[in-house]
Amino acid sequence: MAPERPLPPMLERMWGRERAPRRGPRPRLDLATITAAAIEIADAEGLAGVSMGGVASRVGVAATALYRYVGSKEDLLTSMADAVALDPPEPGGMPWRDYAALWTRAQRDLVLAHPWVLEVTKYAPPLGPRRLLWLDRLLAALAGTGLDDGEKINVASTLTGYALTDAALAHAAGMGFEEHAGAGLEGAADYGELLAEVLDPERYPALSAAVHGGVFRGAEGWADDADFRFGLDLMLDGVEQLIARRTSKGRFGG
Amino acid sequence: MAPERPLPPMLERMWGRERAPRRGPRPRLDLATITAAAIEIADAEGLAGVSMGGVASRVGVAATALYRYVGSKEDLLTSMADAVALDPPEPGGMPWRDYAALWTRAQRDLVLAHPWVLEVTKYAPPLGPRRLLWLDRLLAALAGTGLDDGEKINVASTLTGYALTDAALAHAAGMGFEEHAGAGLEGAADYGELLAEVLDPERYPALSAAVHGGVFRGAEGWADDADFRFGLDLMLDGVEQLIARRTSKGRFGG
DNA sequence: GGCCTACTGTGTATGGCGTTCATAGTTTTA
DNA sequence: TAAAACTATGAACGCCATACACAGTAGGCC
Repeated sequence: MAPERPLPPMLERMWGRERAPRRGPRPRLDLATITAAAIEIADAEGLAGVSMGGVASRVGVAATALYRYVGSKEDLLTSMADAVALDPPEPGGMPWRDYAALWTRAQRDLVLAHPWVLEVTKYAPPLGPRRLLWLDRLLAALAGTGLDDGEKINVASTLTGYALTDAALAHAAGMGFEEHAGAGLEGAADYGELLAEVLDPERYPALSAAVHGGVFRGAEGWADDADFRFGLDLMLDGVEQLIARRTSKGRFGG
Repeated sequence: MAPERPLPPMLERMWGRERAPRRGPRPRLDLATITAAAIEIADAEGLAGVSMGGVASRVGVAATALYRYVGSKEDLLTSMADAVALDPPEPGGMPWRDYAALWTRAQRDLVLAHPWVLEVTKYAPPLGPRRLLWLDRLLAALAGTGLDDGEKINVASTLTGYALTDAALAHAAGMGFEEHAGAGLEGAADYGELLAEVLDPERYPALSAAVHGGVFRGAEGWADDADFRFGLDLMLDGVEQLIARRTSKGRFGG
């Protein structure tokens, strides 16, 4: 609880701990403004469209002025990744499983709304105020389950990871494999055709069988909502089983 | 089964479908050589160290010569991501659950051995020969379970996603939050201290409680093997439950 | 055998990027 | 009013991916 230990500068700024007394001219900007501008660009043009110059001109300063606030572009991206995370859903006394499902889905939707997050996120432990708020809420919702704190955190990591990877898949599907658009690859069906074209049944027996059996012919395509729920239920079933084990066995040690 | 439909050029190359007859001078290189060189650099210096010029000089040509083989740097990265995936473990008639665990762990280890994969992977459906071989093997291992092909693929996606995100977490932990190394952030314990420093217990009640309860004080730290197994078992428990449901209920329709 | 032609590697050039640094300007403190 | 602390600027640097025109090479064809 030692108060005010020095943090990495970007964290200080993200948590709004700026040293108060200033002598020179008032800063014209702040981190939030810059971050918001960068996010607007990323939403509109993708992450590739985000350059220091572009962000700067959008907030009306020269490119190099940003370095009074961010230290590096990396820092800016970090700040963006935290800032997109609006407040997590509130658990209104709902059962843990319902909230966990809601929470995971909300994360997925968040990523889908800002796909560039996928290119930014390092999947590292959260350090920003908003992402930590999400974590807090899930821990709270798991309070009555009998899991210990470490387990709760592990559950949170696992669910977050799932939200991310599923969103990535759904995004790739939604884009219609845009990278390979030249060959007219536009959905699961095309993916299936492509695999059929390319796979040697001797070397890929199980996969070829599945492809020719028509796994990828479903019109809904890929990574649709049903697929999301499938994986989610898989994991929540696992959590439920763990909880059942904990409560039936009682607790030994700690 | 229409044979030899044209594919995106990079895929043609990755699958070794080059048009045979050539007229000019023998190419001095091939995609595999270039990819291998790029991987060596990435392993040694990280992905940031991989530049077209660097790769080119390592294989002994001018920078622009690479464009006879790759079309763009993006293409090269794609090729790298597939090429690091060595052959998947062979299921020697082992139970599906054992193989799935082995398979997932192998993927995780693979990423940890080449952390730059995390920056490259788009988490998009696999198109390269090696990654598809991994998929094939898991499908094969799930053959006797009664799951349908779509479910098997979903399980594979979920497990792959878990391997990736867990590896990312483990990598971040192993690096000791190197990005913030300035503040001496070197492990779970430091992470806990940092959170304690920064969190307002009113706004983050559950998380603060966990932190002060010492969740992050374990010396093993973060994302160790136990944590990996925890999440893995969660998911495999879920799969097992699904399989049990399938086999007990019998199958209706298709 | 000799020419054509398709193909490969090179050199040069371009435009964009993140970032550094010295400088000029502005506001508070003394 | 003078000094000090801080802010924004503009020019410059080095790096990078990539486009393009060119030169060299080797098989196909007469």
